[in-house]
Amino acid sequence: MPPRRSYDQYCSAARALDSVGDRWTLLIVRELLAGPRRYTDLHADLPGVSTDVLASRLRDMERDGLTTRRRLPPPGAAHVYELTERGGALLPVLQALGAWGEAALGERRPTDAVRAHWFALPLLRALEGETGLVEVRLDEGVFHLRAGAAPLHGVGPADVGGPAPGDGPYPGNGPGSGPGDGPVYGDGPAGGEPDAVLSLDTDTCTAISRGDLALTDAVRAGRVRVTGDGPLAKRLREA
Amino acid sequence: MPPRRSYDQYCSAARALDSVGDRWTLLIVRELLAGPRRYTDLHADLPGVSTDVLASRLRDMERDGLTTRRRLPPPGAAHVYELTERGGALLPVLQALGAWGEAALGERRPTDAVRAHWFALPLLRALEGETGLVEVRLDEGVFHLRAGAAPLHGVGPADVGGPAPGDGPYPGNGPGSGPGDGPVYGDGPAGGEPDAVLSLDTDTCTAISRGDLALTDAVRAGRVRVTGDGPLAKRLREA
DNA sequence: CGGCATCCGTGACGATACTG
DNA sequence: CAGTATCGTCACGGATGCCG
Repeated sequence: MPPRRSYDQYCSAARALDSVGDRWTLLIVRELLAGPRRYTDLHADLPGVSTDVLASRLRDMERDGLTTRRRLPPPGAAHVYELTERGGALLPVLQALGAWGEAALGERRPTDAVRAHWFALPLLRALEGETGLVEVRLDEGVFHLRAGAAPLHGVGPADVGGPAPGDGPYPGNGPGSGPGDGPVYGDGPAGGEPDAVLSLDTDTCTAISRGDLALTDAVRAGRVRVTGDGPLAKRLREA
Repeated sequence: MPPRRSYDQYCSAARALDSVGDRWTLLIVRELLAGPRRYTDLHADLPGVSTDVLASRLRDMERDGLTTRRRLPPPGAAHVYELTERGGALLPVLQALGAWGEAALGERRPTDAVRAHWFALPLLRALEGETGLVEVRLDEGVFHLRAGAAPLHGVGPADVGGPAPGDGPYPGNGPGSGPGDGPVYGDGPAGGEPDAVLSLDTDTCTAISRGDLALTDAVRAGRVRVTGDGPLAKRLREA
């Protein structure tokens, strides 16, 4: 739902905007694509969102079947929010938005916040065609992504029937999950043994994300250190 | 601009939402993807938008390089709004949103407005792989689309450098334009001789749009009348 | 502490009326 | 026809407070 008011148009794009057209909603989805997050983590990685708006969005998203709220296992009892399958199906939307926005990214403004995992979606594009668990180390932090784990395009409408509550929970992000389920990227180091570890500085990562610099060229120029023994690491070093 | 306030995040998706995250903006783009439109036409096909908000959005979009305002040729002096190349590059975003929203379209509610050309984007998906100028006739009206005229996915960042004003104007929608330029669909009958004409009722069009019914199956079941002599029409009849 | 609810000032939105 | 002007309402952003 946008603001509580619907567009009232019999059009699938308008219906989508009824659900995710509200301010902050798609950015919350971007955060949750990295896996289950606590309220405070979300609030920290979404600078500018007020506490009540965040709580309100999370409630609306749960009502619309985009997220579920789960109590963490025994130790460290806390709530985490995670995407349902329907919510995770928004990945292509964020990818399309990100691809379009790259042309206008420009230089980093002094007021711009940055989080390491915000580079995950663009890097996933740069790694299109590759497969494997990749850990990325930036000055801002570490994140990981599972290249080839999800179709980059065309998730399509072949998923859940509607926004009914009670959708199946989004599978956990444990290492070793099969392709297609679980988050395609996540905050922090990779859970298991990564197939490749990329170390690079922010400028290089930005250039790759914007498409100004090919990942292989960056490796060749020594602007990306590639470690790891997986076939993906070998391919990146050789290319 | 979203609301005039930016998210202030160095993230391409957030930057995209700075430009098109405002209420109504993406639906205005949906309308303009059908080709140049006048203010009053936009207002008529966007039920619920107030006049000042529409004017404000059009101003913002022009400032951000998404649209241009042009004075129509000599006779019938009026202004038309049309997308720039950068604005037209939002097609994949609307397609991703539409694909995601199809699962939640459901039945038409009594309060839902409908316009014939809102079926253009879903039908473009149903015609993926085909090429040709198609005219679609519904009870609600007639529209046309150019299948195969634009890449359905991956327009990517390889377009204009930024939202600087003064971008090249969007090419006219004259018939016979090469692939890639000009609107991929439009209101009213096709400008030139269509390669195929599809006549169908709203329920059938809805089922096809939602992916519940394959276009070829609908033709086979007699729910879509296909006329025309183009190879596309022949393929649809034979399939 | 994490997870909100409440209050408040500003501004965006929606409807109507009005003007060039 | 193409907007601008006005106005009430509601959403947003920021700060604070409550409660487990």
